[in-house]
Amino acid sequence: MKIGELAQIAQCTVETIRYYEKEALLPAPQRTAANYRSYGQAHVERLRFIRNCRALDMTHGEIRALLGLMEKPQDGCGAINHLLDDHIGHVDERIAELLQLKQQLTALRQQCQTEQSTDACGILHGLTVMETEAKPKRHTHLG
Amino acid sequence: MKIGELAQIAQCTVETIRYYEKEALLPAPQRTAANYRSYGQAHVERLRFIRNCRALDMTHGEIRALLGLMEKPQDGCGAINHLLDDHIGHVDERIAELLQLKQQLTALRQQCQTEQSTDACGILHGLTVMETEAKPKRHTHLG
DNA sequence: ACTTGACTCTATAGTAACTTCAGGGTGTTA
DNA sequence: TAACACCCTGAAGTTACTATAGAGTCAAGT
Repeated sequence: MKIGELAQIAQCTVETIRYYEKEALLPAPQRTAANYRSYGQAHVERLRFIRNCRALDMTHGEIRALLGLMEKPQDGCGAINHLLDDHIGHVDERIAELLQLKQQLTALRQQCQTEQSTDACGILHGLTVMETEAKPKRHTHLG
Repeated sequence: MKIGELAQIAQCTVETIRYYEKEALLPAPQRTAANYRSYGQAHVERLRFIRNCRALDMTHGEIRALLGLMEKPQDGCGAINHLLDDHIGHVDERIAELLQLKQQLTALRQQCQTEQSTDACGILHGLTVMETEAKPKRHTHLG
């Protein structure tokens, strides 16, 4: 099948597919006489795997690691479990960060309920006097 | 004061400060005879404001908007409230996404509790057969 | 045969908010 | 005068794509 068809099956754009090929996540397929990429069932499965990982917010690095582990069945899936546990940890961390953020934002928002001059706006005041915290080093890639 | 001192006060790097200047978030300061940037109290406050906004995960666009509104006190702070409400909305949205993500990841993780060959690994199987969903368009910049 | 339209190709640049690097100048201390 | 910490500029790298330009391919319609 051609790249457009594959894109439709995998719910992504053709540009994304070409990008994955350049990134070596997806192996380069055969070409037709007209130099069109020609995909088979193996490509469909591999791309679906990648897209599913991305839907779970894994990085290309994590996906590459999983794909590598997949090729060595004898190594067992301990490493896979580990990778997934780590990733769940990232998600947990980010959720905690965002909850704290929301609390700060909500507190800030409380400081101005009225339509006054911005000179007296409690929000602007809060943003100016707040103790700036050094951004904690991210252990996660989740924004 | 010189850039290094300012960076320490504001808990950021000197590169970040120079970047903000290039982005016009922070006004260009005076220079010493040796062409070193020379900052005053106004810069400290402005930079703290920016860093506090960033600590709350606002984009440069949102910060620029706030800084603009700050200069027009007579416009009142309705727009500021609105901007903050929107931002809180973004955070809420992202939290909801991540909670759903975590559920999916946890379910996936359940599929392999043992140390078996990866051929039989339920996680890899799950990632291959999962229904790929088209990524919903983001309304938020929070990753 | 010719044209239109939908598809494909490559290569390059843009996105956000920085970080890193290369190559050089300044200022204080020993 | 040499070492060392600090400052300067400009360009490139980061992530996972998205967008654009310019050109080739193919099937259907006139």
